[in-house]
Amino acid sequence: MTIAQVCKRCNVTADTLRYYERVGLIPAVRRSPSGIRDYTEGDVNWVTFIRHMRAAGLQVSALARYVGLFRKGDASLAERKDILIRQRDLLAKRMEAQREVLARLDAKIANYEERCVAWERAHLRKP
Amino acid sequence: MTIAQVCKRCNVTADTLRYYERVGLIPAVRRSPSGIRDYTEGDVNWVTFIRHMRAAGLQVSALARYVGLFRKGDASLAERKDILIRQRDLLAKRMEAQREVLARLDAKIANYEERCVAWERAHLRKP
DNA sequence: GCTTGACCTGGAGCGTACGCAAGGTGGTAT
DNA sequence: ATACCACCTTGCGTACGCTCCAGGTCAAGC
Repeated sequence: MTIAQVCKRCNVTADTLRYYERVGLIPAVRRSPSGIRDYTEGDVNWVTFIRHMRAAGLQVSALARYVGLFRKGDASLAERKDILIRQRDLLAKRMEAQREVLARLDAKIANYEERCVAWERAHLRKP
Repeated sequence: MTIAQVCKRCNVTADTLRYYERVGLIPAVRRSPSGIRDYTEGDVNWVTFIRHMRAAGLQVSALARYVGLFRKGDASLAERKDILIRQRDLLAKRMEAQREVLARLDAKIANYEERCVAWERAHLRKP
């Protein structure tokens, strides 16, 4: 599969895919004799996985460490698990802060709703 | 209140507070005749509000627009409400993506848990 | 044979949100 | 008086995560 096809399927730019590979966010992709990348389904799975994780705010460095550990096989299972747990906890913490802010925003919006109505009553000519 | 005191109370650096003021994330702070900032409780409220919003990932530019609208008084109520609603929706969307990722991480971790146990059974000498 | 277009590499550039250091001022403690 | 410390401004530096560009290569169609 060419890089362009992966771009479409995963909704990323070619630059981003090459960047991901360069920094080890996805394992090295096989190349044709002339050096052109040839993605497998497995590669695409990595890309989509990384995209999801990135969308949730997981850091590139942590994900790269995680991906890098796969080269060491099953001996790195525990280490990989630790990374996942750490990232999971960080994510849960961020979500907690966001829940509070979301509630505050909702309260604020409700308040604005009222005040907007009041302002309109005071400033719009009566029908 | 001096900038140092606000730093402690809000857990920010002085640089950040000056930056916030410069880009309009908080309204202009009163100065002493010699130019030293003198924060009011109201200022501190702004700072904590902004810190919470920033912690949840709301962008500086959006918050600056929101703060800027206060100078226009009640006539800007509707516009401010729109900003809040937009930011609230963006936040809700991010949280949704994060919820999915959190679930995936939990599943992955559970799977690792099992595989780690299996690996240990295979590699540790029997007692 | 030549053009076209997709791909390659290396490296520079960019937006965001600060952080830091240099050089200067002012109030106060000794 | 002078030393000191907290504060000021200006402007450059940094980390992160891409993004873009120049210059080159390769395979295919005309």
